[in-house]
Amino acid sequence: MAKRRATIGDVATLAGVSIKTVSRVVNREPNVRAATQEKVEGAIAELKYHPNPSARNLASHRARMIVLVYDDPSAYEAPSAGYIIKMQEGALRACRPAGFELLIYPCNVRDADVGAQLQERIGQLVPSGIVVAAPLSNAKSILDSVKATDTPYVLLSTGNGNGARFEVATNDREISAEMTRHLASLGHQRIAFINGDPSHKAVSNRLTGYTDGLEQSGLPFAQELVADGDNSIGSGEACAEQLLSLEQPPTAIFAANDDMAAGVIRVAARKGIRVPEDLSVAGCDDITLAKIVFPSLTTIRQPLRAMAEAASNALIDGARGTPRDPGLETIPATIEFRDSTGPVPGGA
Amino acid sequence: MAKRRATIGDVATLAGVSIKTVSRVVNREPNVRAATQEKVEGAIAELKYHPNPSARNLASHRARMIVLVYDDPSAYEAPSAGYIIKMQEGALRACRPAGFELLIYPCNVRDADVGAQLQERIGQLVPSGIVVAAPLSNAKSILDSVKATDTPYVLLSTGNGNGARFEVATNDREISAEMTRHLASLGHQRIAFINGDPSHKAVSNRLTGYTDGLEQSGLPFAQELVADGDNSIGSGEACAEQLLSLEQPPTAIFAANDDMAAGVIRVAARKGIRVPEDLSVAGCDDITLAKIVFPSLTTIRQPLRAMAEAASNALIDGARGTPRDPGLETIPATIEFRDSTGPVPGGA
DNA sequence: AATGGAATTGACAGCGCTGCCAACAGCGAC
DNA sequence: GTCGCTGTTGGCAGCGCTGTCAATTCCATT
Repeated sequence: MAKRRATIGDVATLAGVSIKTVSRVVNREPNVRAATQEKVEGAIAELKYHPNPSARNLASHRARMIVLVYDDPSAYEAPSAGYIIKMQEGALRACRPAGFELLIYPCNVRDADVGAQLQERIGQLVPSGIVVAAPLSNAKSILDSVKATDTPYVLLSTGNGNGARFEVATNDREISAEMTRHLASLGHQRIAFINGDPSHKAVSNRLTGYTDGLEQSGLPFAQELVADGDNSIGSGEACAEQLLSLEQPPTAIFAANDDMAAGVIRVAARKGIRVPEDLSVAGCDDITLAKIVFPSLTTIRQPLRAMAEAASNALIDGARGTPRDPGLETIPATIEFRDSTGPVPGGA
Repeated sequence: MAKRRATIGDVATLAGVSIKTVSRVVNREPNVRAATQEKVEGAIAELKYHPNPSARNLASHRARMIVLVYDDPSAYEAPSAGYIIKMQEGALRACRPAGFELLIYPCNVRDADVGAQLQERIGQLVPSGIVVAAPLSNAKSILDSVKATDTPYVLLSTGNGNGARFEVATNDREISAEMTRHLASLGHQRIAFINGDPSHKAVSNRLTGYTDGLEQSGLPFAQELVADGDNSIGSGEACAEQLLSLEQPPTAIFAANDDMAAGVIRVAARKGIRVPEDLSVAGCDDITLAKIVFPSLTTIRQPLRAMAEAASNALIDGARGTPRDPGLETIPATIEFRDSTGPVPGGA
């Protein structure tokens, strides 16, 4: 137990080569004869050798580490825990096999000096890359600090044009249009939309997708059917109250996130409005809650794990000397059809 | 931007002392004259010096890092994301000010070689400490591996006697008794309990607390009022069906976790049983869902953040040379009174 | 003023690894 | 047989910091 861990020198001695050659094998550098490589690998296995990350980082001036920066969940009321966990899982899925660490860095944009703190902390670590998750990928103060660290980074977002070299996004607009068409195809003529916090760029794409979908279905756009929420459950309730008290209330409500959709369902329950018989409700994000509320929520599932994994892999590749071409990688979202949507009442 | 980061040598030169003295100041070692310390601190501030973690770790043979080991959420159906996020937050709250990293290590106990993997990975990192969160703190394979790494660790659990040197727990049994007494004080005579997965030790403490509470309230224990769930929503539904179809159904159901309580509420909604007018429902854990379901759930709030913070701090103190006395630190849970509990129907 | 012990500071050798460059081997072309 | 090349290997100097131990200073006593 207390015996010293094997070092690169031990491996070199056992394999009868120099440390440098062991280093080459460990780092998969080219120009090592196959026979030599085998010898070294044998020695590594025999000694159960694992390179010391600190020594590696110190000598190579770069930590084998990805930092995942996201908005601090506890700063909100919103239950975004599932969102974050999925992102962490995706990042971990890329980091683990590559032998990289994942450092989580939640931060609260509302703090004045988040930027400075982040810069300071990341600066001293010199990670191989930074993944910035939405909605922070739209926060200028954070982005500037990330850029200032002079570290490769990937934006995990929905929009485009944040000036990033590389960005992983999902097709928010298209899938929102598809959801709208889905509701239309169920016979709904009056489909309402609950908009979210506009600073969350994903949300504005969803609104655009909604109008796209309306148009594609030959349905008119009505301003009164668009309510402004702030992504919270409470605002979903307020918007639902507002929409349902219209003279011609909607028969379907599509909310820009699941929290607000859950708010709609609560209001419906309170008012004795049956979902989906009297009212169809659709959300967006597929948070854990979506499966659990009664009735379970038809929603758009974002490929969060895949996005975070792709972002991390891009960074890891870069650290290994094979950087990706700059650009935008889009990973498509899918619709989860569940119980909260159905045919228009008395319809078709 | 591209200018070299300040090193300890730069600080030493500027302050006119040796690097060793700077090191002493940075590490808050004793026996540095106040005047010297000020000089050094001035130089540090001026150069915006931050010690290089890799160099520190390499030289000191120990990474300033806490590893948080928890059960992989995606391995379950259960929405345990909130649980994990809170734990991460607590750990981070301890690590950040101390300049420690937090490494997250979700692992799936159902994998055969989790133990070996964990041992290998942690072995090469040589962290300052490991926090093992429930329910893994009851998993022998994990515990053995953690012990084998020869790293200080703290168990975040509920029970006791896992042979750990130090353990942070909550008063599951007492608070469950209190919840039971609360229900009794509302006039409920037939209070049912939905038991969870017995391998999750917290759960068995809750059952004991329930019987304690019954006794303290002068209520008889009835075996038929105890149903066996497995911590999932689905099992909560099944147990609710079972309990509510008894000849003398309970007027209050206390579930060993919130997921199962949510299941009870779903069944009640389906059956047209009003909560809390006809049936009181109480849960345990205060997951995000608890506040959101309709009606919102009266539940036991575990001090997760505080527990993780206390555990991390114990480890950090240890790494700094002032280890805690072995033992069990208990952080009390609280009851969140919400809308799902009320007076017994037709009672007083 | 001399003395002993504690407080304070510094010198220096690594920690385990990688980057750079030199050394050397193998091989086809002349 | 020699040249020049590519492919392969090793030597060695750090990376930025801490641990050890020796050197020095300080201060209260005698």
